[in-house]
Amino acid sequence: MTTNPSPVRVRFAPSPTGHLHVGGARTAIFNWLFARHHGGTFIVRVEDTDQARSTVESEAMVLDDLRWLGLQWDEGPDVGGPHAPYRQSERLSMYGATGQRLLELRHAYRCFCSEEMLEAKRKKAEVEKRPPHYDLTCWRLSPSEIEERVAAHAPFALRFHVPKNDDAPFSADVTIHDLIRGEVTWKRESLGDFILVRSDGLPTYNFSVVVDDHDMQITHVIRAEEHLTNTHRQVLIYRALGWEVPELAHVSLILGTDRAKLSKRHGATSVAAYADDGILSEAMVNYLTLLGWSSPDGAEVFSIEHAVAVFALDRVNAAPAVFDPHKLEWLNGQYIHVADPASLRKYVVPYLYNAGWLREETPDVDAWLDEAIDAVKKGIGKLSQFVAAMRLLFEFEPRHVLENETLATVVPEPSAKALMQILAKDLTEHGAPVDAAGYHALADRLKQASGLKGKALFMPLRVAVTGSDHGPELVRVIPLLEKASYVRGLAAVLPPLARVESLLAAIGV
RNA sequence: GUCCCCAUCGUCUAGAGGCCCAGGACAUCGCCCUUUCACGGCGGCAACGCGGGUUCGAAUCCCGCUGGGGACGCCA
Repeated sequence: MTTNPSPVRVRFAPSPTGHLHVGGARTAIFNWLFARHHGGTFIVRVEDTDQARSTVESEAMVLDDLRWLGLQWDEGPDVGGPHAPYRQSERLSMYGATGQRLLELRHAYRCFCSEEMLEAKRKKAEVEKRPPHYDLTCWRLSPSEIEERVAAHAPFALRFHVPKNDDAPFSADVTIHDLIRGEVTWKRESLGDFILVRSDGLPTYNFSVVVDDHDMQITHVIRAEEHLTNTHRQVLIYRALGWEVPELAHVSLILGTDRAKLSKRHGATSVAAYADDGILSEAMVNYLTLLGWSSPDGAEVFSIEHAVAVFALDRVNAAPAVFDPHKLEWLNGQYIHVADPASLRKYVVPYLYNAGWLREETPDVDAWLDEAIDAVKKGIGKLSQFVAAMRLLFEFEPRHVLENETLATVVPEPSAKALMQILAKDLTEHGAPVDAAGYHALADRLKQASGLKGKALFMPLRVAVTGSDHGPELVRVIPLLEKASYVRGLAAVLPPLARVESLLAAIGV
């Protein structure tokens, strides 16, 4: 192993204004993957300088969402680190000091214009079809004019001055080499002087991000494409301060089905909402990793370890991607199908409590649950669907069952009734089966006694016992129903005999 | 409007000049398996936006157009 002179340091910088959404989650995942692949450091920094929208509750939610995804951070607001604090609202003095330096270097100046004035100027520029850039009013103020206003305690913002190409120590034309997009260039004219520090003393995003990334020695900035055009401003700040610009990588946006940036109106966009709906975190990470990136071996269903091992920015797609909940669910199903029942149980149980089917958990209940989960999981795409899939075990309504068309269609009315009588008699005499062998013996006796076979036998049997014409194999369902009656705490599950008897009672036999 | 980014099946993508009359996955359709549904297996439909170049040869390189997206804020 050779020693790396400049270890990778990346950061995910959410603004705490609600739950983590899938776009942010993917950015976090790419950063995390990149850090882990290179044995680097993954940092979480909270960008809460917008006091109107940021809340401590949101910060907690975002961090919880990141934990749920399994993205552990090495430095952050809760765990600290060598560059603490990791919350921008607690780093105000650093921005103040750097702002002061920019002011002294004449790369920034006090702007006394009110927001209303600026708004009016922008409007005017728009009508006159000029770019809505700042008109430099305060840049042209004389030292005495500035003196006067400062003495009068006039509120001001700190504004960065975009230099003309010939009057500055550095060019305001900017070219970056984006790791995903290649060379991107902006001309000086595309930018007006912009705010660094607001009149309330809080820094704007473009300023705080530069100060923090530099201070925290971030080596690679991996962020969403919506920040691409901000980079022009940020590079100018780096130049004014004589700081080195980190490597940059702008990941494309995630779109809704209408190809607009994914937002609330597209429905569920927060990872928490998908978690509630029964998406496994492994599946979410897998899916999001696949959105805009592909594994060199073509694998689509893979572990996070595999992704760490092969992840590289050069396989990140520059084109935006549409979020497809359908494929997410398919992928989630892949994880559910191979999961062992006991590990699924902890996710399924809350849904069962919620449905009122479960009151307590005992080792016996758990064992039965594992068997039940295993019997139905093949058809499941997300955890919430376990409720529908397991309904036939917990609920049985004779009147409802008798309305099932299959019962009358597959078997003529008199023999359907006869079959149920035979079934009731058999269950009474032999007891209901509790394993596969017992089930097969039951099936054989029913064939004998009824003279029915194949679909004509099994469909009515299925409907009579489960109330549904589809579901898991009878060889598993029937023993499951019977065994439930031996388990205290599963009283809601009616055993086979009770089911058939209630049907016979309902038709007046 | 200005600036920037992007452009392969409906969707996610493979493809870094000949291996591609374009491969995989999801979705969809059909068949098989199955005493049901599902799972699974097999197969079908389906794309290089358009126009110019460069080249013996272009999905791949260049230019233009068109289309989509993003940014133009004392939000991030």
